[in-house]
Amino acid sequence: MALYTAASLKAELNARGWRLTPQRETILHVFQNLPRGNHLSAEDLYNLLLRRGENISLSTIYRTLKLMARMGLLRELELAEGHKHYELNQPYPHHHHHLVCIQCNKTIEFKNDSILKSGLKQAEKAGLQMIDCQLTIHTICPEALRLGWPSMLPSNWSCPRAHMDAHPWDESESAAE
Amino acid sequence: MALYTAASLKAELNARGWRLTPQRETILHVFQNLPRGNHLSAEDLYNLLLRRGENISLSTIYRTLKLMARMGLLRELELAEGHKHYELNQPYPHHHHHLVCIQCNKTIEFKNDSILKSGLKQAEKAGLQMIDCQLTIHTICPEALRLGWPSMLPSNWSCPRAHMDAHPWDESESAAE
DNA sequence: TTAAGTGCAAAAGTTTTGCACCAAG
DNA sequence: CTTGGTGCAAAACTTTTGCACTTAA
Repeated sequence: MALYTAASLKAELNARGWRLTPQRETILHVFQNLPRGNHLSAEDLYNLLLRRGENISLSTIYRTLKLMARMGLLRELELAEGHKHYELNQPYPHHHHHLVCIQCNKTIEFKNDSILKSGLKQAEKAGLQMIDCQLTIHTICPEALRLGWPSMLPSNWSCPRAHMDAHPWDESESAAE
Repeated sequence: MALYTAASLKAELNARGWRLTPQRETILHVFQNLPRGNHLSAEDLYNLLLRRGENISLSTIYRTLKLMARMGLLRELELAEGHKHYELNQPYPHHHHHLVCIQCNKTIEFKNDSILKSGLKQAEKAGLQMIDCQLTIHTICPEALRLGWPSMLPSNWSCPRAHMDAHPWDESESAAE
């Protein structure tokens, strides 16, 4: 399930002339223990660590997220919030895709192996090595439609769905450790 | 091929209590005449219009792009450049997906109807109305791999692929009108 | 020992917003 | 007329970077 242990991450970093630092190990650990369906922005990760008493600078967070995404260890998600989110880049059968409401940003995961296969085939056909493959489905949720989206929706309206399971890692993740 | 005429855009805007302005019409027109495979960032669009002697403020550009994306008229693409790109949101059979090299940002389009179908089915199953559905495949191109990506690649290296057909709209689009 | 990594603060880049004026319906 | 839209400039955010210091290998 866990793709990388601290040891294998170290091996892979060293092979590229890079180093395993306590910060990188901590960040890997956070993603490995993130409940399913969660993904963190740089700021989320920074705050989560702060709450735990681990003070890793935002610069390092950004540098590490980028590094790990380029290594193929993390997936960079562009859902609808205006900033990137990250999660472990897990292979089949954990690989999944996202539905996002463009009004309330509520996100739902789903799996579909044939899409993953199409992605691989397509990359191969183009002579490129696939690192990640994500289907993002932009939608409008029925709550927003019912309230008259797009014209009649109050600008400050927030979708009830957005709160159904918002930031579960906020509580449970630290409790889980 | 063109999904909206100025008249149908006007009708749809008015239905929502909004207005058709010369700026909106101009922007719609640009996207309708954009050669296939091109997509514009806010800045791209701003500059393209400037070169044509049409001065539409960046604020208006941003507001219009967001509006049209929320109407489902434009697709918002998050390729790898750190800012959004837009293109017409065309239905089957023009609907397509993207391969992106995370090293050089070179983008390749491809079509796959079964993915579009999967997206529709998935949205329906979740009780959501689909607006857009994009498969983004993150890859590494062989040029980068050959040069020792990721560790050995000079930080200022730029992939030859990135220049193969960069910004064709830069010349041809204005010529086409 | 030495090159890579970190933290801090400053900078850069993208997108949003307040407000006065303009214009579509 | 009335309300929405535009342009401008300022602000807000996210992400990157320069530099001195630290540390993994």
